Amino acid sequence: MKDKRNLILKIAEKLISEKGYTKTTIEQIANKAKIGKGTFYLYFKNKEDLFISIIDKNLENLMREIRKEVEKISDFFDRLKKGIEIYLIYFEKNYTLFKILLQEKPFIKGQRFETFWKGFFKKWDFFIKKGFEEQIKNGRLKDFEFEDILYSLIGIIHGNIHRWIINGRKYPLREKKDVILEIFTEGIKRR
Amino acid sequence: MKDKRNLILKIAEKLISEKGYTKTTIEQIANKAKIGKGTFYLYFKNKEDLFISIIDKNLENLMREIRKEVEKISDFFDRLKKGIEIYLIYFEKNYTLFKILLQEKPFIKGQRFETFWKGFFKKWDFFIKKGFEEQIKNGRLKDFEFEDILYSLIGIIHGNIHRWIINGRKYPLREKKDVILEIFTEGIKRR
Amino acid sequence: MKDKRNLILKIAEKLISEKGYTKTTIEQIANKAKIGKGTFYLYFKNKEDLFISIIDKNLENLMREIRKEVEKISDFFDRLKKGIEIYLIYFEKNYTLFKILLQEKPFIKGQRFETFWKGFFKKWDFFIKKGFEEQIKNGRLKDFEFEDILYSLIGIIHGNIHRWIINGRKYPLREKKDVILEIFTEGIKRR
Amino acid sequence: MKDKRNLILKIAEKLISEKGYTKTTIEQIANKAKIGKGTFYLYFKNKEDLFISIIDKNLENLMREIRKEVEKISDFFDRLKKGIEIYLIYFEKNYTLFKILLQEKPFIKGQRFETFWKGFFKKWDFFIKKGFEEQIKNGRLKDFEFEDILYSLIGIIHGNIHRWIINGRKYPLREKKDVILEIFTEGIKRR
DNA sequence: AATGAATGAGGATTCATTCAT
DNA sequence: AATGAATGAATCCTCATTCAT
Repeated sequence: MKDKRNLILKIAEKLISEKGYTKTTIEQIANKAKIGKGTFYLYFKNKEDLFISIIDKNLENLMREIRKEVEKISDFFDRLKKGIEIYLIYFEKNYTLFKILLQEKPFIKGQRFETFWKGFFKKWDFFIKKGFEEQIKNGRLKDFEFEDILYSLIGIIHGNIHRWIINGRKYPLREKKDVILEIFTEGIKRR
Repeated sequence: MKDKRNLILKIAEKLISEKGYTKTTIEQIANKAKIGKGTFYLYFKNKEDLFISIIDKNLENLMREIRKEVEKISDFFDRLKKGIEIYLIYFEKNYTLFKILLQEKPFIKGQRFETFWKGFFKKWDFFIKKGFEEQIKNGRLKDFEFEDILYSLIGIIHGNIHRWIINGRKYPLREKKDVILEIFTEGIKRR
Repeated sequence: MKDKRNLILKIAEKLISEKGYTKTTIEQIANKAKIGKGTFYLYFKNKEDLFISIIDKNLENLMREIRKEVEKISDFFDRLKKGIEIYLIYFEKNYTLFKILLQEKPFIKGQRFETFWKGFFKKWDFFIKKGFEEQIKNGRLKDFEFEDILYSLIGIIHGNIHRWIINGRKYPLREKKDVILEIFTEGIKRR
Repeated sequence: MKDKRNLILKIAEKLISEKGYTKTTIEQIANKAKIGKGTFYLYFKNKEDLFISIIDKNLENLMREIRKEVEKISDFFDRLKKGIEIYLIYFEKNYTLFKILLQEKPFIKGQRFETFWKGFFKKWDFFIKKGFEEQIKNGRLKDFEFEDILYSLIGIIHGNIHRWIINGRKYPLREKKDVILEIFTEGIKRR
């Protein structure tokens, strides 16, 4: 059943985000999911597969949500605004994912750390790269390289998510949308 | 000897940044350092102590270098510029540290993840908090909360370090100083 | 299975009595029991738990056997006689236990050595304390303190068990019942 | 120097009696004795040699003291009385020895447990065996085998020492001399 | 004579994974 | 499909002993 697989994923995500990948055992996951240890292996090839699946499922969901909301918007700044908002909302609901991204995992699918993150950042291209380059041509943005901007943007966002988590998630993360946008868009605008 | 301890630290830092904390064994470290397994334990209480020591040593060095360069500068923007530059130069020389910070364990020194990072970010206060608040009173900066800015700034910086590492460290990281400053200072200036 | 646990207990009891607690390794026990090292830990929390279990199981069995035989006897001297006999028979069948008690660790169950032995001797109370005190009132026994007697009695018994083991267990231990009784009862009788 | 060797012996005796043979490390002993770890090996071949030396030194001292006091006494019962008294006094001063005798040590000098204890009990022969056999011939004692008596006697004594230690050594151990003698001599006397 | 840095054999324990039921 | 008993490779850490100084 798809359901049981998702249950395992959810439980594992929580445990791993709390205790770390290594300290979370298959047995703990199986117990919490009220399944046998053997059953776990009907749904996942091994522990690493589980880890990858957690990340994959989340990134897919995240990207699907962004895509869904953003594709009808044509204005670059509006797209950006919406994208950031969805991104924040997603981590607000799934903050464990953020902790997991910050975990011990130098290899994913045999890829190195570098390859994984490259792919991660690449996912942003689709919804801002083209617009961004147009804005430069228009002269509305400073003449940055796209990647300079991209990594700075994600950096600001992640800095704010990190802060939110560190401080106990006491406010709605999405509130930070405006601060992020303000700094970022004013920072990149040509004047 | 202080030397041997530092040798172990350096080797462990490299190994852990490459293979991750868990996958790096004491035996591997000892072999690379051409010492006996037991010798390791003359210099470190246990594996966790090693991990903490790597981080502590680095953060101390980093902060010492920033402090040294920055204390003679009084202008806020110049301080900021210098601070960012030193920070980038430090990670340029010690990029393994960044990977280690990113594969961090949920517990460090028995503290939770959150507590560690809180302390980490707190270290920045000393060199920009006062200046920043003055600039707001002067009206030269927008009326942000300090922490909104702080985490955004570190976010931008880390985003750029991350990118540099992901892409194989092919250019001098310090080059990114200007992009970071540009985006950040223009982003926070009142106009 | 209860069986496998008992098998491990029996094998460990033998090994520990022969080689001592420290020199007996889990691997040796597992090999002799034809189980995997990991399997051991399904039945015992750790090595110390094994040690405790050996002692507990034996003392429980011993006390159960004494209780069963003695409770129907009302005459003090007959009770005593029976108790000593069962005690000897038990160690005759389980002489390894005696060696284990004699190579005991300074801590058992986190209790100090002293606490363990206090409990051990205390177990004798139930079957002779009351009778003994009655005999004193009757004037048939000398006016000893109970504990003076108790520890002397157990001392005589253990001395005889010790001798039996030292000399290679060549005779039925229970034969010594009469010598023990003779010395002890004549030693404590008032005349 | 003989002094330093004796210092090490004394310190080791205390530590081993408290923590057990295995848990006591050479380093701990060296530290307490304020000598280097290497120095330890100038005085003892290895850890086992230390253990043996502790026991040997003590048993020699004990036997020397008994011998000295007892050799001038010719009456059997007086000898016995004196011997028991000295024995108790010795353990009163050196109660740690008793705990050490009760430790994990299935092998001593490559001898088995059995051989060691045989030798231990054998040491008693010289001062009571002859007298005892005379008393039997005289008809003053029951016709026991010597060993039956010997192990019973030592058993009573050890039982009383054990009790004294278990209960915190709150009274002078030598007080128990009378109880022991009373039970034992009345127990073995012919009437 | 004295030291203590260095060693590595040795052992307890964990846990991902398998497989018979 | 589901289980969980069984496994043993893997790894941390300890500590008796050595040896260069």
